[in-house]
Amino acid sequence: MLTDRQLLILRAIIDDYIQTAQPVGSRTLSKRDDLTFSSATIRNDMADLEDMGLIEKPHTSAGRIPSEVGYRYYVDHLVEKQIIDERETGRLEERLKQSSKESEILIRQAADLLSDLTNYTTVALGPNSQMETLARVDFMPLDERRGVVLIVTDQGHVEHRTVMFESRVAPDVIEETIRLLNDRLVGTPIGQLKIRIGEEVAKLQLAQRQQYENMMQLIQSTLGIQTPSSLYLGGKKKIFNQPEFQTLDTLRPFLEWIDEQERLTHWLESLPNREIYVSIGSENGIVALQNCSVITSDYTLDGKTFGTIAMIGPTRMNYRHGVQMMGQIIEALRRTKLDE
Amino acid sequence: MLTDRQLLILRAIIDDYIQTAQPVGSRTLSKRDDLTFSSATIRNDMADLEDMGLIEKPHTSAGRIPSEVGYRYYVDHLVEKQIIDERETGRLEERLKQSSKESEILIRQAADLLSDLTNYTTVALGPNSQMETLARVDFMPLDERRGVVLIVTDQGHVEHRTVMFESRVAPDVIEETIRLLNDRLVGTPIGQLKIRIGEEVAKLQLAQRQQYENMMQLIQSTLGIQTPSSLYLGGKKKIFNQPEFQTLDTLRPFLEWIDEQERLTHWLESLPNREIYVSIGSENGIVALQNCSVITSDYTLDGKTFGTIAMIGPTRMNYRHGVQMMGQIIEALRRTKLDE
DNA sequence: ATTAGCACTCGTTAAATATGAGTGCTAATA
DNA sequence: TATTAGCACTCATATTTAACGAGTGCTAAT
Repeated sequence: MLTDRQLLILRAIIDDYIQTAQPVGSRTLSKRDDLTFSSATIRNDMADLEDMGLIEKPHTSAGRIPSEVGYRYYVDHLVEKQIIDERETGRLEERLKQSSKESEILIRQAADLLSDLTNYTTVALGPNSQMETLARVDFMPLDERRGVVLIVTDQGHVEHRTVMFESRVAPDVIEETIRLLNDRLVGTPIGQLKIRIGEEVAKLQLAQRQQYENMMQLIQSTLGIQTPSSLYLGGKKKIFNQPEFQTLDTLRPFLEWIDEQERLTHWLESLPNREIYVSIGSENGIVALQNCSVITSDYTLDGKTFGTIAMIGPTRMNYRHGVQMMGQIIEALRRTKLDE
Repeated sequence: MLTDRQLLILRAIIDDYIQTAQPVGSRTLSKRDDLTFSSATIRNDMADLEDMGLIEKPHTSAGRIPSEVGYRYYVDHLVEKQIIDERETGRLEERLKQSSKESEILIRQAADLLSDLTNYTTVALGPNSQMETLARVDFMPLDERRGVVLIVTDQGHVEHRTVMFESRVAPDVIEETIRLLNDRLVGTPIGQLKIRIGEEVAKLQLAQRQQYENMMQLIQSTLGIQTPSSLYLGGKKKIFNQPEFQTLDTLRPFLEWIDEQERLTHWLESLPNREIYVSIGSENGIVALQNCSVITSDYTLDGKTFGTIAMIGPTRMNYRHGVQMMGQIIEALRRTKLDE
């Protein structure tokens, strides 16, 4: 168990280190207003804290820096749970509101906002449309051999794709096919569309051969629509300002990793569903993010479950402020009304 | 005018420097098989080449490096105009063909291909839809207050947007409005849609007030559709392998610049229309690309004018190979058939 | 239990030195 | 007259050495 003084010292070390990125020594600490003990006393406590694995020294004659365990303790015990500042949240809500009413743009805006607020890179993931269900299929002819297939989900998301037929197809055949698709497939989760279409096609009688042939055309393209969750990166260049990313060895893996949209999406989707979750340093298990901490949270837009937003900074990130801002943003998003 | 030997030496210096990124000295050159002169002779010619501004030395006791003027001379006189290697082009065409028939994906694939071929970063810009004209507007209701507006261009590109009405709108009013929009606006360039709609609205009689009110809803969202030219970056991380980008001072401006999609798009759109154009070093006028050269070319897909593709590398780039590969790719794109 | 004092460690910085690739010039050579 | 060998000179880079100083751990005094 930590004594009150040790707690005070641990907190001071981390606060100081978060600000300066420099190992902090006993003498520096003893000069702080909130620490009234001599440097020697602090040194003794520091030795204890080090024994407990909460802090460590880069080398013998340097000050101490927090260990990952130390950060974990700090986040769990010393970061007060989010108290939403009503005024600030209102202001954020206002800024979001005036940007747009398109959910896509709102989310981008939220990511940018969060990044500007914290100076860390952010990633926002829109709703995973695999979970949504088909609300409607429609077709709009362009010319004799081409047309646009539209699919609409229950959440109101729309995707379109241009299709081209091998040969001319009679309008009524298309109409019939679309009706068929609507009759049989509405309500199917987007992710299962492909399988379900296969099943439906198998059920068709040979008598419906003609529809079948042409339907295949539409099916092929319809199922090819894999509405990707929309991903947005905010403040990518913020990383350049972090002292721990001033060398290529650290910068490169980070940038290469963050630019892999697909991997990034999977990662965000794989995160446990939670309100606000802090992952410290190597906890996240990603080599490129060894020296990063991540604050993630699921968010709702207009009260409806929506997606995930994450904030990525160096392990030496300002957790208190980060958690605070994350809380504000998701609260602001929650309050944002889409349809008014 | 350059003597034959000077030409030989200039070429050797540039070829050598392109490969090693190191200043090349007279002794190194004299050891090449194709240069049979003594280092002293070469030194004399080098002094002359330097007087002419074709090469320069980083400092007194270093070898020479090509100047921008030197590269320009090299590109204009020593890079043979593209001879398409039929076998290679065929292979590229094959690889493009099997990736997809969607123009969007084909272009991405082409950018990636070109980047892999050359190890430089590439940027591909799709067709500028501002130039296309409206072929059709359509509307598909989702529920009482919402629907999808579709616009189709003469080139077959489709964009959609979900709109929401303030209040319930009668289906026949919508139908009428859509008919009106189609009647009056088909053939209008996308870029002028906004102005044209304003003009049309002004022409309406007060008697058509009802349509007018509701139309405004649609108009507002329709003209908001600014189909952005699709931009694709290939091999962004290739830059990390270039020796001139191993320091943050050079790397950072480049990365920050390349990540600004909008600026990038404008830049590509502003390039002069040409087959293959090489811009060397500061010629491009972009501070972040001071030390880069760019090979750009307009390309056609399936024979139809389409967009612009660019290859960005250090000034010390392999122009010969770069120009060659660029030629192959645009030829392969030209031959790629979209509809078969 | 706390603090002052002191020897010791070790990363950082600066100065001193050595190295060597490359040049320009001059004189010898073909 | 054009080429080449020879040599003194330059200057970025690498290596060594020394000085510095922030910080520690331990011991003894308070």
